[in-house]
Amino acid sequence: MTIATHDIRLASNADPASRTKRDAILDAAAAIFSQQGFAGASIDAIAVKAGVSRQTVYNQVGDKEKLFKAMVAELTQRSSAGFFRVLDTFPISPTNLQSELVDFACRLLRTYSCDPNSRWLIKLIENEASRYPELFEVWKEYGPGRKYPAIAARLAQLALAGLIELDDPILASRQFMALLTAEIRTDVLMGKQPSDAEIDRIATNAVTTFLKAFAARGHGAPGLG
Amino acid sequence: MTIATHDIRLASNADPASRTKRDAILDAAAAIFSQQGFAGASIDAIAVKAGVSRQTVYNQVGDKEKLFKAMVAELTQRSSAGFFRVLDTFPISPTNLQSELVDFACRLLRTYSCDPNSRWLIKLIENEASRYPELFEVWKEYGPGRKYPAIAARLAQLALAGLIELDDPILASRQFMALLTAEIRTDVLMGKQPSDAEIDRIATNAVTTFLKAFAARGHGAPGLG
DNA sequence: GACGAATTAGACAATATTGTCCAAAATTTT
DNA sequence: AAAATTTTGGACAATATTGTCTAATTCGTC
Repeated sequence: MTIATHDIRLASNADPASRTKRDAILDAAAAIFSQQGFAGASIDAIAVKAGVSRQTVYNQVGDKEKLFKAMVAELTQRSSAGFFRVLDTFPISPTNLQSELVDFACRLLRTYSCDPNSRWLIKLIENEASRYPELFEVWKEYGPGRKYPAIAARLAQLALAGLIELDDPILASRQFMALLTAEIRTDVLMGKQPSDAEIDRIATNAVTTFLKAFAARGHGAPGLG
Repeated sequence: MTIATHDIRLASNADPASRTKRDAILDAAAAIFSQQGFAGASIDAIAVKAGVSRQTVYNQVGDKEKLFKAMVAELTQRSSAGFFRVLDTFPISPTNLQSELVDFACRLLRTYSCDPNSRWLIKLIENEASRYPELFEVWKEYGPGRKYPAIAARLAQLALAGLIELDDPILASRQFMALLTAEIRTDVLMGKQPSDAEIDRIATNAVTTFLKAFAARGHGAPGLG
């Protein structure tokens, strides 16, 4: 039942007994820190949200800085795990490229933009990166440093199969993600959750444009508008 | 010398005498607030950075909340003005679409991503939007609410001239901007300023993919690839 | 140079937070 | 049930910040 499929050298603890309590604290910390910022988040508020006493926070995790780092490590792990779980469903040999890629994009959008872990993580990194450069480096290694190459590899397979045409898979992967997250960025910044229909529409738009740009010109791409 | 070309009903003050001092305060506030967050920014730090005494901050702008709102209003105005100044250089009737659009994209990238005003504003909105929903609404009206339609109108002109092919100009404008900001988002989050060469490369990549996706299929797009 | 307005440095109370300590209570283990 | 460990709630000093007040100083203007 090890969750860490792509295991990360970040969080590593024993104590299966206090796991739940520690997790509750880290969950609460993620919510409060990402909402209030590092300075604005008070240990008291986190303790209350976690349903523990303040002293327990100090016992389990340590001071504010340790708490912050432990929480970011936890979020990084969860977010990364979720991403790669979805990536495993990439349509490598699709019968209908357009529709299967749209389905994949929907799944990605759901875990990338609707999962609180990922949203919080992004916000926290954006805000406190300058305060903790080493945290930023670790995130960059496990976030963009792995996600884009992983997508690029899948796209390269499609290109090899002659389904699309690419020069630079890494660039294509970045553009794929950019198109995908283009429309929701603004809304998702607030708590707004896009509906299923909206996610579908966004994914369709992104994939359509992506396939138009990278269509295999050799044998004429099927039904693209 | 009225800067407000697309004048905004936000900041409006008289006092040309204390203008410079007030501006220094708002500048400092923008830097500190965006770096430290609302809670983490201290009035003292802002006063020091502005080169004024704390009391002057209170005299000129008011308490912390008023200072924050005034600063966001100012940034919104500056950012918007800068954007529309660049937009006026959009190549509506280009002789070489690709290269002129790349040049335009470079200019946009420079003001959109390298100008501290815009960067700070985005960060502040992202962070404190939930704290000040009314501020978020105003920004949305003057930011995305005007920028995307404005770009969409230019793209529609290109489409009308038969240079590109679009169904949904608004969607295309969002995707254009998404492709443009795809590669720098991560780096720009930190203080990192992309070099001129890098900006050029990014703009070229974005425009190339955009034109591949939206090429006029009727008379074969010129030299794309 | 003199006048009025703005600015400064610092004091000040009120408030909030951090991190520690401790004894009572609850929980888990033996 | 007894013992060991964890958790709790509150007290506590140390520190930082906010916003106000005041007296001295500087600045712009006549």
